[in-house]
Amino acid sequence: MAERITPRAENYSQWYIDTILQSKLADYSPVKGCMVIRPRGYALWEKMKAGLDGLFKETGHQNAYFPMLIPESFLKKEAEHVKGFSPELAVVTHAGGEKLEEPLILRPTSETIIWSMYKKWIQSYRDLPLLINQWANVIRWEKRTRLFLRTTEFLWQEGHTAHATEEEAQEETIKMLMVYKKFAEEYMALPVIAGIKSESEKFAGAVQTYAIEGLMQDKRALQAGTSHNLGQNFAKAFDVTFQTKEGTLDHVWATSWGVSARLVGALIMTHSDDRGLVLPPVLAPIQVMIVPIFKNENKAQVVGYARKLYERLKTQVSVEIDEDDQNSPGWKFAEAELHGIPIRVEVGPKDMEKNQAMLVRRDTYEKIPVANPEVETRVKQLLEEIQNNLYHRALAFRKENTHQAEDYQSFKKLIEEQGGFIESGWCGNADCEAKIKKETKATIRVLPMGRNGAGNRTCILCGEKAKELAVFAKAY
RNA sequence: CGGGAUGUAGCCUAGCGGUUAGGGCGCCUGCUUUGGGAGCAGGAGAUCGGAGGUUCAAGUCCUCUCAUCCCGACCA
Repeated sequence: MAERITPRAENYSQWYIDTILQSKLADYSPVKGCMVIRPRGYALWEKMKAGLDGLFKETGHQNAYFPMLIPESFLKKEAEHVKGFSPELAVVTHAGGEKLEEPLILRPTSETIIWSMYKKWIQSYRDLPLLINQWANVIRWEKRTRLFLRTTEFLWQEGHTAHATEEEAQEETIKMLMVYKKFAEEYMALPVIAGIKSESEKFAGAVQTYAIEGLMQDKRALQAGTSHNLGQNFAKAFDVTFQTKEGTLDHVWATSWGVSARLVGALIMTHSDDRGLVLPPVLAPIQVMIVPIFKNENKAQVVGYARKLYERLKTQVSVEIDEDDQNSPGWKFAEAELHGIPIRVEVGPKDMEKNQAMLVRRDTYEKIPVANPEVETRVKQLLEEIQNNLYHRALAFRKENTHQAEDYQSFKKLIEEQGGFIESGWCGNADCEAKIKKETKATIRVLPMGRNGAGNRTCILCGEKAKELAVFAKAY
C-alpha cells in the first residue's frame, strides 16, 4: 500500500494536501509560502494555458512580456492601487552589492509598468484598441498560503487592454469574463456563476470588477477568474492620452483580466475523490492508460496485443502503456486512479480470448468490455461522456447546494448548517455587507448577471427594499 | 500577526535519562510472481531540525532559536 490519502469526510484540507503531494502535482519549497510545481502539475497547467491562450488569440489578443521589477514610485501613482497592494509587496532594496537609489517592487500585478509603456505607444485613436496579454509569475506576500490556491509566488495570465471609448472597454471586460466562463465550463467542467463584485471586493484601482465563482466539494466558494473595467484610472495616473478622429485629446479606457494556476486547485477540489485526482478528459495530460495483465509465459502475446491497441489509440488520444513487470496490475490500477487518468484500458489473456479490451472509467469506476475493433471509437465517445458527466455532476452539486434565504435567521442557519451558495436580497449598503461578513463569515461572492435583479426581495440584514440579488458564501 | 501541533534515513514511525537509535514503506541486488496497491533472501541509507545548558550519562529534561503544518484576522 502506498500512503493513505486522508478521506474527504475526515478532513477536507488534509485530503486536498495529500492528493496534491501524492499525485506529485507539487511539493513544498524551501521558502515559506512558495511551492514547486512538479512535472505532473505543470503538464496540467500547460494544458490549461494552451486552452486559454487559444481563446485569447481567437479574441484578437497578442502575447508580450513585461519585466518583473517595477520602480516603487510607479505603484504610488494610482492611489487606490497602492493602498490595496502595499501590505503584500516584496521589495528589492539592494542589488549589485549596493543599496538602490529607488527600491524595486517584485510585481504583484503589472498595471503600472504596462501603463507606463502604453503612454509611449499610444498617440492616436489609430493605435487603439491595444490588446495585450502576458503569461507571468507574480509575488504577493500572503499571511496564509495553500498549495495552488494561494502561494507567495504564483503563475498567471494578465490581459491589459486600452480602448478609445468607455463602451468598448466595458464590452471587452464582459467579453473576457465570458471567455473565462467558457473555459471553466467547457474545459474544466466547472460550472461558474458570472457576476459583479461588490465595492469591498473590487480590484484596487478598478471602476468595476467582474468575477466567476465556483463551488467546491466542501461547499465553499472559489473565485476562479476576474475581469476589471479600469475606466480611465490608470490612463490618468500615467497620463496616457490619444488624439480622437475629431482631433480632441482624451484619456484612454482600460481593462485588465486574469486567471492563475489557482485553477489547478479549483479543478482538484471540484472533481477529485478519496482515491486521488479526477481530471476532465479535455485537460488530462494523459487520457488513457493501458495496463497489460500478463504472466511470464504469456507476457509476449499480451504485451503484443496491448501495443497494437496503443499504436491505434495514440493517433487519436493521449495514451500511455504500462509494461512494467515488477508492479502488479492492482498497483498500476491504483496509480492510474491516483493520477486521475480518465480511462484505464485493461487487457489480459481473458480479453485476448474474446478479442476485446476492458475500459474502466475514472469518474464512475464502471468497467465496460469493448470489442477490439471498436476500441478507438468507444474510447473517444467515453472521453466525451466523462467530460460531460463531470460537468453535470458538478452542476447538480451546485444546484443542491444553492439556497434561498428570505430572512436573516434562516440565512445564518443555512450558512452554519448547510454551506454552499445562498441567494438573498441586499440593499447595496456596505455596512450591511460588512456586518453580515463579521457575524457569519459569509461574503458576497457576486451580484449575478443575467438574472432579474432583486425583484421584490428585501435586504437580508436591514429589511429595506433590496437593490441587488446577491450570492453569498464562505469563500477560499 | 495571534492560537495550536510537529520536527528521529527519501516518507511514516518506535523511543518516556542508561550498551552499538529499533521497525514499516520506498530504494539497490537476485530469484519467484502478476485480472485491485505481490513473496522470499540479501544490501545501502541517521552528525535524532539548530545552538546552548543540566547530568557520571541527553533523541529523551531545561532555555533559546529555526522550520513546517493546522485553526483564526487579511488576500488571485
